[in-house]
Amino acid sequence: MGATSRIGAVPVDRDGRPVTADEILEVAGNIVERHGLDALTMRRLSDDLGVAVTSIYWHVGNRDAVLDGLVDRLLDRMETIRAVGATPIERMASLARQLRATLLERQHLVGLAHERDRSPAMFLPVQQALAVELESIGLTGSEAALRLRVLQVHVISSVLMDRAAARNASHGTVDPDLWPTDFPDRELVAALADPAAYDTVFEFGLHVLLSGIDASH
Amino acid sequence: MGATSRIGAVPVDRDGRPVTADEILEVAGNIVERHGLDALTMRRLSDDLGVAVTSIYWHVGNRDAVLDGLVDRLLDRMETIRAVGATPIERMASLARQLRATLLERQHLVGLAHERDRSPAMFLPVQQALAVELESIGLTGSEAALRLRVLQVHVISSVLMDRAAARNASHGTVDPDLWPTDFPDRELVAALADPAAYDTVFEFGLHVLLSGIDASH
DNA sequence: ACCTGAACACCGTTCAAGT
DNA sequence: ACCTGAACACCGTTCAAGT
Repeated sequence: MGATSRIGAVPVDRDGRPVTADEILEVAGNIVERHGLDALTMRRLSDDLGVAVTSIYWHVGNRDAVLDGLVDRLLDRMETIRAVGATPIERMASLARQLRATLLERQHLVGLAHERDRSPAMFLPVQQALAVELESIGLTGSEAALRLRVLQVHVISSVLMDRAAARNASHGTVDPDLWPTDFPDRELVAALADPAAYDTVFEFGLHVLLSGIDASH
Repeated sequence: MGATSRIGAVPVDRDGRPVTADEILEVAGNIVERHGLDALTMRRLSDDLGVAVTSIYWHVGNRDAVLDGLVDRLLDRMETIRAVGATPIERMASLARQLRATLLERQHLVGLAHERDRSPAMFLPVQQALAVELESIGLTGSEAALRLRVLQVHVISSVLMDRAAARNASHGTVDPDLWPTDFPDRELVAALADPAAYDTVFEFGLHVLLSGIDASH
């Protein structure tokens, strides 16, 4: 009857210490990444922070401003990606892999950035790094742009598939049940149901695309 | 002061005529595709239908059931996709293009299906049709599964990129502004800012992937 | 069988009031 | 400078009541 403790995380222990905008975004980011966008209510956020709802409005603004702040943090993180490797092809592969890893770690935030039309800014650092590598093997202009986008497209969708597969796996690989039992190629059905294969799918596609780029310059 | 007419569509003209579950899903689908998922509130839906909110609960159930019904309709539509073309490679290309077109038309619904873990069922019909073509050129089992997934991944991400590009174009191609003005390859920056290029990106990637598949059997 | 309004818990947001 | 509770409009949902 006293504290209306929700199911949320244990409240931050503050002792007169004021909240900061940074702290608010930190806790908000945790909620979004752990429980999804819908779980981020202003009241739950304030509960987790150990302050009244209205304090958030003073520091960051309304819910929209909180989400904007979260997206900005994601964009900052994207700028830390650096190419590594001896050859341009290796360096491009490393950029694609790092991009993929970051997207996989922050799925909900990435979706949020996309919804809010921030995808271009989100991908910009990696695009620029890729452009440098493409230029170093003589690919520029629209030719470079095309290859750059194809690589980007490949990373993004592999992340999507990965996520879908992970969810499936968690509640027991429904795939096989969906196929008619008289479908001839049972081995294919079994292979499609294997969620671990998505790393391989990503690397296979990456290899094919980079080979195509390597051959085309 | 009488009818509290919202900004929604003009209410359906019913005259004692009862609503049906089909009609509810039809109107709900329009709202979602035209104004996004958040715009689908039970009260707006009932307003557009010209009935009281609570009627919806009688026919379809709660909001969750409405969304489920919308996803089911999308899955039905996916089953209408058929391969066309003379060669297996052409037929696979036609499947990829039809999948892409359908996904582009129903973006919000597709996102909804994905969120609700229905992606596997959504892609199943196309997967099966692709499997038939792959089998016809001697690719089966995990080899076929890998190529099938790479194609699927390519279609999905190209749709995402398309959407992001379309949004950008609508409020004035922000891309170039994001690049530093001293970035050497201005032609590449201009090419990346061209939203029309996404059809080309899709076809280029599709061609590369299908060539790889054709060469590998 | 089908529709309705009243009611409830929840949400985002504003504002006047505190220290 | 920072925090608070009260209040408002909105939302999903239930339910008793109508015809």
